[in-house]
Amino acid sequence: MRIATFNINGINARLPRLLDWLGEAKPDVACLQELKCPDERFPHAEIEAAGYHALVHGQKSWNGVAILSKHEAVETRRGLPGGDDDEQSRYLEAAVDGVLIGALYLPNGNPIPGPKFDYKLDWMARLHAHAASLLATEMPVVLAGDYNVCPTAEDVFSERAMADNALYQPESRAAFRALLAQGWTDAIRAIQPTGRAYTFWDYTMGAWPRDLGLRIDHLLLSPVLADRLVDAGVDRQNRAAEKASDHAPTWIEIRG
DNA sequence: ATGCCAAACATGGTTTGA
Repeated sequence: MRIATFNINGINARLPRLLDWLGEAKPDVACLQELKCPDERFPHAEIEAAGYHALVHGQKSWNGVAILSKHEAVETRRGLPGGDDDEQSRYLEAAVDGVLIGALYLPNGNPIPGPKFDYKLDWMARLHAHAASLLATEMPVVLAGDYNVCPTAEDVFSERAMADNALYQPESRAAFRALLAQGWTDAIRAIQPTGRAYTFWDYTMGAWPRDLGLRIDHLLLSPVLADRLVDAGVDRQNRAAEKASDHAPTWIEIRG
């Protein structure tokens, strides 16, 4: 079973690229972020024609997450607990083929300091609490998405360039480490413990041809799912395409 | 220190992204 996460950066602007990738990579489940469209403008017909069911938690202009699956998914949650006044569409959860899929788009948090960074840390605290409750179920769970956090120095092209960036602040990284300390496995690092595994390259600065990237898209596995991990990787070549997203799809292969 | 690119919304230029 293959589960992927892909920040699509505008699903309607990116639909040809998305359909190409689905046809090539054939993930069983694909978690999408930054749909940048309300539910009613989601391209349901094209996604269905490609062979996928879709659960959509959209929002006008910004954010928006979806779970695509070859087999039908059963939605279990929309939005993180504790966010009654949070109107941003950033979390969607569903069961597919016996695996619980948490699809997330963690806030960017720039600029720092400020309300956006406060919101990011608050959102991470809410994710921490919910992640603990998911682990307590002892189910196979993956929390997949754009975390907007570079966990270590190996995950940034330049520490100096990232010094004032919300994605690489000590607080952001500590919150990510705290998540791992609960018992989650960072799938990419379980397969490739060291070295570059970038998932994002800025549109500016010639970042892609110079390989000035960041690792910010992650799949965290609960213990029973980590035991089933066979492989993980980044579909880098997608970043080279015409009209590419600034993120590349990131995926895991699990037994069963 | 800033712009560099891209998308949405709008239809000129701002906001957001990371």
